[in-house]
Amino acid sequence: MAKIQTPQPVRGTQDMFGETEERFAHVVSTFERVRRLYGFKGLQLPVIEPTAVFARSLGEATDVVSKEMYSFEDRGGDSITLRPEFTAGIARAYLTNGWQQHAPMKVTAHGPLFRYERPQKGRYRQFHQIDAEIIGAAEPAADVELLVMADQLLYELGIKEGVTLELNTLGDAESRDAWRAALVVYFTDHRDVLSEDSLARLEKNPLRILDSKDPDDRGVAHAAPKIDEFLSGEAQDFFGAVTAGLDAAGVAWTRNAKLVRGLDYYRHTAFEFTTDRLGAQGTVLGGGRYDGLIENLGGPATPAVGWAAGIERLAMLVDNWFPVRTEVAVVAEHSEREVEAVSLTTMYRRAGFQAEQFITGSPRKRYDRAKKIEPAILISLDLRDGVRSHSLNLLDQGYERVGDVTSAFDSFYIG
RNA sequence: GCGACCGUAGCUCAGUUGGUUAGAGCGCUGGUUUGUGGUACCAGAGGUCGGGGGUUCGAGACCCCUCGGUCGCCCCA
Repeated sequence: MAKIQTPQPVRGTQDMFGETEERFAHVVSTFERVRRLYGFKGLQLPVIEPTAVFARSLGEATDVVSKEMYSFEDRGGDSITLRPEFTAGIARAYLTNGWQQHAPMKVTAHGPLFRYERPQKGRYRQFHQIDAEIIGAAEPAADVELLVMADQLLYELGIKEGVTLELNTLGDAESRDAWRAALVVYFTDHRDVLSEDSLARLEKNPLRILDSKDPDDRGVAHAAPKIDEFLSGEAQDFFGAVTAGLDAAGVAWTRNAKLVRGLDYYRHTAFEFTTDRLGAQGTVLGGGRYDGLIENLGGPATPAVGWAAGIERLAMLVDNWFPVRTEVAVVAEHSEREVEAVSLTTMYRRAGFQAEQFITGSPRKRYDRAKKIEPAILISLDLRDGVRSHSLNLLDQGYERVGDVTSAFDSFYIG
């Protein structure tokens, strides 16, 4: 039989194992724990949605929709898309399930997302996010609650060091439109000094020029009109309430007047938790208020706010995760003790101990193999010169459950 | 879509200005040693040097193409 060439994985996908997987799982379980503390309900949503869900809500002209979506026709001829973000799918579910009855609705989700992009550090074609939203709440208190939860999550993950919360407001629709118009005028006047990329942004997404990485753009961007000059009274009050709430909760933040969102539906609060520890991918968690999105999907005007964070990026920063450690290792140092080792190991597992058995390979090398995985307790079953022996060794002096392991061991052999 | 760098055993890498049968460490398998002991030694398995073409008496080393990886730009978490 001819050997075929083993198929390669799809570009930008990852197979997680060992430490990578442990870190990932730690982020998710911490998130699940923290979101419950804040009374957020979990959500399990489809990975595939009708293409219109994203095309309509994100805007046809955005990069995500125009060139980054994994879209295909199913057998019935419908255009299906692998979700590139959570928010649009959540908004769709909110409308099609009649969840207005639950408003204001505090929900979270996590899972894989797909974007056809060039992979680089902390960025993949199949990537994973945790996501939190409050739908149907117009009050700044919702923004604050979400931000405080994000802050606590980062704290519990042990990565608050070196991560800062950057905060901005985009104002309400009128403020934002006026600001945008002023920016277009300003940048058009200075188009001779703008980078090539920013000239393209001027057409598509002028706000983005503000956070351009190009040094040529920095100077002009710095002197550009500020959103503060265009904020309505209500918008100012809203932002003031958000910052006051954060201060009351003791959450540190810094104003970044150049912080914007790529998508058009964002209003008012925009925020990012950023770090310099991830190369070019500085944003660890980002989000904002999107009062226009649900309307874009054909629903009633519904205020909402939310954030998302890349699990891979968080996992790279985390250092307080703990590997699954073996509590009890059972070694059969002689072939005649193997069956007994199985029953002893099973006894420990059923009693809730993380136990491992060493009953294969060279009997002489099993003890060393067992010791290498650094179990808290190592049990050896041997048969030498016709004499059966069994011993229990405590390798980790700090292990808390010694007593339970030992008494189970004694009752196994004494009865 | 664009740019830079990189592809040699399962893993981490050596491999001299191109020169004979391509190496090491770790891991794996077996053996000896040790016998409350993560020791030491021996042996074995495992490589079309990413793939294709070219230059050359001779290419893992040089050139071209291609595929893959990494990082960056765009955009974004």
